This record gives sequence, structure tokens and C-alpha cells, in this order.
Amino acid sequence: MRRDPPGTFAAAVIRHVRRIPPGRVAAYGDIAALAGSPRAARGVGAVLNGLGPDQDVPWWRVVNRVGRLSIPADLGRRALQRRLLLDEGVAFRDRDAVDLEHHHWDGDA
DNA sequence: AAGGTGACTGGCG
DNA sequence: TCGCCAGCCACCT
Repeated sequence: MRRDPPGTFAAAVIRHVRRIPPGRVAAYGDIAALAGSPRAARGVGAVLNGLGPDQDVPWWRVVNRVGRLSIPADLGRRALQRRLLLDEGVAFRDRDAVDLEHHHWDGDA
């Protein structure tokens, strides 16, 4: 799995994703900004993609800027994310887009 | 160490 | 918001 030295982008991403409360979602770009690199949204995806099974990071609470699940549909990972969010009470606008208006995490506030 | 890849975005029509 | 596209940037060869 992935152990990242503190101070790295990856570590910051993990740290912030852990802060997303259940029932709320954040965009890749939001996390990138919190992590200190506002334009590194894709980097956030790369980090989450490399997460180990026991990393204990709520990766499913991260969606793209319009609320759509950005995970490739294969391997059923996508369906899993959908289910996990549903279980937390996140409402969906359609098959693979959450209702951002009501569940977007303000990054605290 | 250089280049390819992609769980992204914002701009434009 | 939808599609398309050109930047972007961290990851992984």
C-alpha cells in the first residue's frame, strides 16, 4: 500500500479527505486546493487511486466538480461508491451524480 | 530522469 | 448542464 512521507502532496490529500464528514462530499479540486495545489485535481485522483485497502480513507466522498462519480465503471468500484454514499444518506440526482447543492462539504466554515 | 497517463477543470459553443 | 478541448500536475514507468 502506500505510506507517504509527511509534507508531501499525497499526505496532505489523505489528511484532508479524512476530514470530510459522513453524508457530505467534496470535489477533487476542493481537496487539491486544501492540499495546497489548486490545479492538481488530477493529482488527487491519482493519490486516491493508489490507496491501500487498510488506509482508512473515505475516498468515496470525493466526486468531480458537478457531483458525478469519476471512477471508471469497471470492477464495480463505481457501484460500491454509489452504495456507500447512499448508505450515508447522500441523495443522487441520477444514476451517477450526487446532489451537490445539499451535500457539498464547505471544507468546514 | 524524461515521457506517458488520467478517480480533473474551466472555457466555449 | 452537455460535448469538446486544451491546460495542469502528481504518479508511475
